[in-house]
Amino acid sequence: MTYHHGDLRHALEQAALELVAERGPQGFTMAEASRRAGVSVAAPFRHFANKDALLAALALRSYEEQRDRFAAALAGTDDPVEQLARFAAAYVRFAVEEPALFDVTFSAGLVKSDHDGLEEAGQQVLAVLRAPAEQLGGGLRLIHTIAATGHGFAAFLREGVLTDVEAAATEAAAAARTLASAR
Amino acid sequence: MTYHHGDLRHALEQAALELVAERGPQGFTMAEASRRAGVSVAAPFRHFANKDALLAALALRSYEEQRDRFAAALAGTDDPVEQLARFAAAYVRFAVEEPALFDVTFSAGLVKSDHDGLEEAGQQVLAVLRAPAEQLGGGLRLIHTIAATGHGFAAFLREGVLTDVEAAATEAAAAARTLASAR
DNA sequence: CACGCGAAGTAAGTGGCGCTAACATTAATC
DNA sequence: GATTAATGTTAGCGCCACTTACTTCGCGTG
Repeated sequence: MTYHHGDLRHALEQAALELVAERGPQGFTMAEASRRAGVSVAAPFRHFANKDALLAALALRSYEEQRDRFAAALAGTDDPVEQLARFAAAYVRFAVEEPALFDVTFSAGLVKSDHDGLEEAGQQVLAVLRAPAEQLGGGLRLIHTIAATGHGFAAFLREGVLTDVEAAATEAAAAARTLASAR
Repeated sequence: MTYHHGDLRHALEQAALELVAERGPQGFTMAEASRRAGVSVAAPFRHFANKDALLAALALRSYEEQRDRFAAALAGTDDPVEQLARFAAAYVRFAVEEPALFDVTFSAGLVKSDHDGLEEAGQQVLAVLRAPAEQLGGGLRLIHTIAATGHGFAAFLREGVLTDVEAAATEAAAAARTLASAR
């Protein structure tokens, strides 16, 4: 055992992510994350100003992961309507496959403007839809409508209002197609 | 000052609601609610098993308020498509006009199945849409699609992704019309 | 290559919180 | 009017976020 951990910052993020996955965003504590990283409870504050800063770091990772996934989902087709549909389905699946990452962006009570880069990273997720939206003669409004629909289905799944993931993904995609075509 | 408060249960709910409004669901504490009700920090536990139980009581009130508001919003017209559109707009407005009540149902980290009546009350909100959905030949799937879209816009407003309330309400209503007509 | 400085850890302590237990006071009931 | 149940209080436990002061160690410089 070395006195210095080596990569505590990353280890804490990992532990925090597991904790959020196990107990939800509220169940995560700095103290428990410290224990899992094998370090004193004061150590994390060398790397994160406070608890929210750690959560914000996770949220940042989440947004990047979302951007990558959604971009990949769009890459399979050139049809802009289909791209929007795939985005919606991918959004829904992300919420279920990575609940901890999803929750950290929407259920952790973070104020985006309090953490540098968060706002921007969040916008970049939706920026993925700019090209197809423009091809359809739509702008931000169309993007927001599609994203809102995807988000609604995702939130309902996480809340337990809906339970069938594939049905929700299919339905979200269908709604996106309808909304994208109606113009 | 009497030793017995008289209606502490209700006073605590009120204080809790104000706290959630001021500081968000995470910022609410039993201790602070006690202080505002002018009572010792242990007193609330005579009326609520734990913190979550108090939040659940608020969530229940929120669902009832939603049901009433949405039912009233539908009453203005007989056209089922228009009814769904008005629901979506009303949903968006509710999230902004009563952020504390809205947040308590979606951002408080409550597990619905842990609190009697919550699940049921939540379903009754969407039950408002049964009649118009059936008139359109749609069922639960249509209801969920409309509600998901409204919820997405509402969540985006609360997150700061969107800022213009009326624009969002209008857009949600338009999306609902499109989705309801496309069948 | 010593060394000294800054980065990264620890221990101890503060104040707040959720919650429980034991006791006090009031309201309700027979 | 006495008993009892409901509803308060005080005191205290354990956990948490965060701070301060001290320690250890890696690294860049003379």
